[in-house]
Amino acid sequence: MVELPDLAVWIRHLLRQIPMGKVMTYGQVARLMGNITAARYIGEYARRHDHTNECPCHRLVRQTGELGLYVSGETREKETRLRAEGVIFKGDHVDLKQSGWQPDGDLFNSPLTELHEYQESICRAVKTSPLTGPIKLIAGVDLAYPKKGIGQAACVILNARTLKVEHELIQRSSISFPYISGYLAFRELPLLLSIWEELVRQNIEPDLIFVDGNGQLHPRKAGIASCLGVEINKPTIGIGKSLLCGSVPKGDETERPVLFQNETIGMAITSRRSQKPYYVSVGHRLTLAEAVDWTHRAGKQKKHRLPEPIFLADRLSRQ
DNA sequence: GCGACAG
DNA sequence: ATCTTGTCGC
Repeated sequence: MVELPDLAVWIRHLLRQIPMGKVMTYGQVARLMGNITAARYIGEYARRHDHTNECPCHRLVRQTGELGLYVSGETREKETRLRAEGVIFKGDHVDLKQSGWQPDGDLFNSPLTELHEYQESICRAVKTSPLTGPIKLIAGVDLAYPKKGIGQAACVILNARTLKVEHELIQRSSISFPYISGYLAFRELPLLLSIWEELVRQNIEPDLIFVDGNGQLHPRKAGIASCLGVEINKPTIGIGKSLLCGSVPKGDETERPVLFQNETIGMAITSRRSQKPYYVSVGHRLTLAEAVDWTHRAGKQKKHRLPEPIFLADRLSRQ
């Protein structure tokens, strides 16, 4: 795994550069960080970070000039502070033409751009050749968040033929990296790797792992299932409960391809249990057809919408 | 106004 | 992901 940047420290550093009387938009900050998709995280940061009275977070606003939420969701104090600093308003909106600000040059590194390099290396390392060797044990892994900043990972090991549960494992740890769409692995992979180490210590090695989250079904073809598979060199399957990227042709087929940039990166599966599909993709070391096939085998009881290993890991992680 | 985003 | 009451369906 790569060294994780401290995004909160990075934002704090940037905020200190915004001159009094000026503002930046959430999206501008996100772009500087390396990806516009982080804009929601910036907005989230604006209202939930460790705030002090000297904190200049009121200088973050929406692209429209609307103020957006201030610490703890309030807005009045934000407007008061901005007006006191001389920020120009048009009605209740900030006039971005006059009061918008951008740092000049590239004085800032882009922490997410560095993470893209890791994702590209994962993408290159993924193998989509057929499974080798027998599949006797399968696993499902997932995380829950029992408290803010604390993650709990669960791993359920099943007999691949009977689907009987043979082992259960839980591990808890603090989580510092935020959730940003497209960067889930940097939030959840460390704990998954840690639980994997514990499996190895106990001499339990599943032959195939279902991961709650996508594999190749990812804007850079490097979702968390692929990251885990490459890191531990095991076959993995990604299972997403909603669509991250790409498009699915309309129709009533139970299996429909997920198309992205002219290739099939996953399969939308509609089990008879629910109208809402879930999305299967290759994590590592198997073909998409095999991933779909194993997903069906692992859901043969048809008791739940999702394959059994994912359903069980999800439930266990919340305990 | 909408699109528009795993967990 | 989490926050939450009743409610619908098997």
